[in-house]
Amino acid sequence: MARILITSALPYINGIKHLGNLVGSQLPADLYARYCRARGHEVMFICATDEHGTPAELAAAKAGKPVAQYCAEMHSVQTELANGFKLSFDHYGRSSSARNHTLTQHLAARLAAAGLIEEVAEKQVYSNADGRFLPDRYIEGTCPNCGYERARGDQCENCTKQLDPIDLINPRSAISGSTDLEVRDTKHLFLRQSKLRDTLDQWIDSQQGWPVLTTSIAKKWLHDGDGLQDRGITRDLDWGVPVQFDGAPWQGMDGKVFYVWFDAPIEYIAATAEWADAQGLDDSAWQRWWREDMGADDVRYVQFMGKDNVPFHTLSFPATLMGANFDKSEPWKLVDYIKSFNYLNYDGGQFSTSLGRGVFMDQALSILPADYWRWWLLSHAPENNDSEFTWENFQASVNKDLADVLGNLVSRVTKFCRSKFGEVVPEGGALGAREAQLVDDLAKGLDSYQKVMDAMMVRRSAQDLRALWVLGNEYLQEAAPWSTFKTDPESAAAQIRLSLNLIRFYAVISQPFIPDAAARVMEAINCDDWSWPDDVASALNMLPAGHAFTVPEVLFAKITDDQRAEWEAQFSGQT
RNA sequence: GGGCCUGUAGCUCAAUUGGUUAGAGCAGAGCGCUCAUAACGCUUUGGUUGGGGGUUCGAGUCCCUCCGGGCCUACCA
Repeated sequence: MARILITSALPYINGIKHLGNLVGSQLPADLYARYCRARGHEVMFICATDEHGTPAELAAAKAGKPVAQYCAEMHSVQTELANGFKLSFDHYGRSSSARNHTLTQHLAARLAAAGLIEEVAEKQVYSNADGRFLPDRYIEGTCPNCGYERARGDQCENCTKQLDPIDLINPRSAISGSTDLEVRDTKHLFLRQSKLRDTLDQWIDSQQGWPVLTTSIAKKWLHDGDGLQDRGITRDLDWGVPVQFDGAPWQGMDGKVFYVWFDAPIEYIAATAEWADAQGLDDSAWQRWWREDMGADDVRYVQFMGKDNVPFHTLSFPATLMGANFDKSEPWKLVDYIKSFNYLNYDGGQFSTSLGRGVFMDQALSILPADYWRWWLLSHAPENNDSEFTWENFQASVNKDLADVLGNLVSRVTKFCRSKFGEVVPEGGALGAREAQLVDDLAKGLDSYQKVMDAMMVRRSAQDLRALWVLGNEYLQEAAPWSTFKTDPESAAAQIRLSLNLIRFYAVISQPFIPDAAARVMEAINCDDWSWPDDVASALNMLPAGHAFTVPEVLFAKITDDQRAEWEAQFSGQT
């Protein structure tokens, strides 16, 4: 039994996430967490909402609510959706929590003590009308390079040239449209991560088997141009973790908060502390996951994220934790494996929140059960390339895999048994060569499934699982208990007894992918023993003769052509 | 501009890192079964591995070049 710490990239607070966000981090993380628990490992699975930053403030303003209230409400909405998708977080925290405030400030002070914080004087655009400093991309104007009139202050979307906001012609606030802008002096704290470049480089080199996507992005940032750049970790905002606090090792930072990308990953740790608080446990309960000097030395830490998050998780966050341990007194647990994902597109384009294009988490659950989405998304996870959601593919995959291959198998076995033997596991008969063959095939298939699940090969795992389901249909076809029954009812009884056990076997091993359906199957066959089938033969002997069960309702209703057409129109975003 | 990823059957993807005849699922065709959600099983059609050149006994895999798709490029998060 191992101890496995799993974190999913934090979903941002300013709205409901779409399926692309879900499949890029939370869903595969949940798959892995469920699998690890099922194998008997001790798991801590952490996620949280990422609540700070300009977009949160703007979204709150748009909703006409104080930002704290807005975030609290959106957090509960996202919590509900996470529950709806059966994301099995041990804790779903908030980056705005008191725990994160304290820890973020503590780590910043440690970095200062390490000489890794630098105060930098800057000039930044202030909007009088909006009463706030504007991040570069919230300033719009005419591109000095190509004349595009809606260029953003960081980059022109038209000619892709990198810009400085002061280069823009006729600059205006992207928030209010106001042109009443001025350049003000301000100062910010910078994380001197350039000093850790070689350390980070060696650390990444020492990691085994990370996805190319992960290492290539990290290497790019480490070695591109002048190498890893220092990074501002504070912002002139109201909502966030205050930079000025009791005992802060710097002065004159009033009214500033830490940049969301500094405090967000720290929330992984803080959320674990929130978990301990919620459980009524003391600090040692979370420290044994995060402090190598307090019991975390045997923890394996795995992170899941979309590719846009990789730089922060391979560089900034490790730099923060390494820096905080400058005197060897705070050995924080660093990540052991980073599983990163490409993007999911929607029917020939990108998901778009602003255009209402694509399927969002709340909409998805309103039209179909979570398992449908979990299965399709995981079996098509964008591991090597961006992948694409189409309704046609979704319908075909779900109907074939879930309804026909698995659902129908459950149906045909339980209904046959009911009609010939009643709703009870039949007794008598003996297993023969074909049954031994099945056990052998299942053992081989299960071994492969476990290997790819251990390796977090998501699509491959779905394929292997499906292949295991198929073995059941093949067996049934050959054993043909409906024929056997006519001449040798005892043998048919043995075959069906095995088949009913096979259904439990499938529920247990499929649970990480489709937890609701698995639970329904277990309920129907009246079994609550979810123990992993380490030995296939004995796992298929678990439900004894005489054990009562009920025939479950149709596990997966098929998606009809009419439904597909309706949804296709509904979510096209061209209303 | 720079960097990285990618292009394999109509569709979605494999191919143990250079090694026999490039494999699966879906879709299509044929047969079988009749327990089951018109489900299941078996058989089968289908590829000049984006184009071209090169290295090698041998290339989907390595090199060059051209074409196409995507991502990142540090103040959205």
